[in-house]
Amino acid sequence: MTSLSGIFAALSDDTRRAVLHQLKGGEAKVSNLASSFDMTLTGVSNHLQTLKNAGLIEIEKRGRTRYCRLKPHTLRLASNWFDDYEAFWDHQLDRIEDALTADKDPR
Amino acid sequence: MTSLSGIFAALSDDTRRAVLHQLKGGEAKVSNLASSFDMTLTGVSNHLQTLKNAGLIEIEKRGRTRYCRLKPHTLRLASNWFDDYEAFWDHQLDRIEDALTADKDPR
DNA sequence: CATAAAGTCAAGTGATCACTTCACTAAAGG
DNA sequence: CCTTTAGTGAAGTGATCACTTGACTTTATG
Repeated sequence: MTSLSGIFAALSDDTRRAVLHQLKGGEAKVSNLASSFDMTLTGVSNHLQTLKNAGLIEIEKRGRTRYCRLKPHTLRLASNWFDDYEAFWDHQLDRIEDALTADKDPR
Repeated sequence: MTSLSGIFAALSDDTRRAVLHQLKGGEAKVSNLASSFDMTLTGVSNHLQTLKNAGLIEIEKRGRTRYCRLKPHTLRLASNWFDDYEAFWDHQLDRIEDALTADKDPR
């Protein structure tokens, strides 16, 4: 389940975005991540499963601890969705510029 | 309610992303958008309210019809959230290169 | 071996979601 | 004025969500 809908749904939660933010600093233990939040370990674990299902992180077990790591590829995939719109908003700016130009020099 | 969470939540639905896609072609009537989906007009109207609350579109009433338009600024806001991670995923590529080099010449 | 540490799993709860139907308002057109 | 068109509002339903507690599994440590 690495659909766009799944990715955006995973990103639509403050806790989960905060986890991703923390993982920018490198891999982290589940319990370590959990200590940042006012929530049970189980609660955080649920969020991590959501992120994993969305393909945004991977969880590796070493000994009795789990280490979480970002999967940048999926982030990129989501980010790419906006590319089409970038073109659009540049267009908008152009039109605003055109309008300003037209106002300044209306002949 | 133009929070990142609200924006991503709004984007986490196929129907709503399809609406945004259609609006890239310019403004459109509610009923016009609705005709594309196998759903009641009320259903589509709900989705449009969600997009509006997220700040992703605006709805203007002219006569008895409503016209929907993209709000590129909000799209951009969401897009910008990924910028931090772009730096990270470039970094990852570097580390992979480093690892490859290390493997080749490990002494 | 006994205990602690790291975490998941299962089940339950209240909230929110997507979608529907039915009733309603507001603007045009005959 | 009467009807149609365009759409929203309210209420209800089944599904999913965020979070909890309590029991369980696995690995390390005294």
